[in-house]
Amino acid sequence: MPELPEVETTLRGIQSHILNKKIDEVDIRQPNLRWKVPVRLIQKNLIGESFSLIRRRAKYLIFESLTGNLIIHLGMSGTIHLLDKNNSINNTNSSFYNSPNLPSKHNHIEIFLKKCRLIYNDPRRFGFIKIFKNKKTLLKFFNNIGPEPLNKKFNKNYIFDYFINKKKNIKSFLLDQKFVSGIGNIYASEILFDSKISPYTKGKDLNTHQLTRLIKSIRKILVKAIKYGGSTIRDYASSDGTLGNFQSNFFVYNKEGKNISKFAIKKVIQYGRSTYYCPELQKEQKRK
DNA sequence: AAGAGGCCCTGATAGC
DNA sequence: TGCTATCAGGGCCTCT
Repeated sequence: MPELPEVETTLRGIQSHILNKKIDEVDIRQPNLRWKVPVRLIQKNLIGESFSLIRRRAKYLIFESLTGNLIIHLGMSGTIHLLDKNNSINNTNSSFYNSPNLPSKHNHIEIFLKKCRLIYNDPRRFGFIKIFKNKKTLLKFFNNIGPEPLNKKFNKNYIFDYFINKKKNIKSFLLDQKFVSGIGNIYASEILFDSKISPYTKGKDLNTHQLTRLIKSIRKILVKAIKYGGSTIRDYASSDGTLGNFQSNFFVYNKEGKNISKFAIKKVIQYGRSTYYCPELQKEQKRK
């Protein structure tokens, strides 16, 4: 679920409230996430400390402290919420939060900070949490993950080189976190529609004009989605419980059968994931 | 090495 | 109403 824009929205919602606040307690109710949560290691390294930097890389949130760097991946259904200490539902002008519709059943991890409480909720438990004791191991982890799509390193030369000797189609590459990080299944469809590229076109068959359009569309769609606070499909809400509303800007995702200037949107399955596209406006390109 | 498919898990929804 | 089947935004692992 949460792709780059949703993770970025979450980051912006929480960072000022928890930065440099003392961590009083870390309560791990459900350690069986995608991988077993290292309960004692996290508690040992974080309790009594504070987060000096909170940032995003790919679809991960990174919480840095002197004694350990926590990373959180939200998987398919993970969300982060911030409550004030008394759980009170407030507060229109402050940014403490509540999510009245959130079933606490899936509140797997709670971090108690001075004056507030950070909650990790994840019904499907596809998300995960890891801790790296030093910067070096943290960097090593992210070295295996591809460039940020909004970074200059993600450019035409990089893409061109990456596609050499590879046969996959472009939809698959957009989901491949080693190629580019942060794009997921929703924005992949939207990006390909915006760039007028068929999801079936092989990466190496894209010409230079298409690559230029692709990069431009990636930036345009992601920046716009961040501006709208991400997307809500079923239950995604940012950390303040408000719902992102980029989905009202979807052109193709979840719009099977709808028309765009008389052309129908089609849903197909690629690599076991749904792709939405408009065959007439996104013609497949084959290089001889 | 690259690529395709299976799998982890719960909840919402559709169809009978 | 209540069963069952299908599907969902991710990414690791295994097999070829």
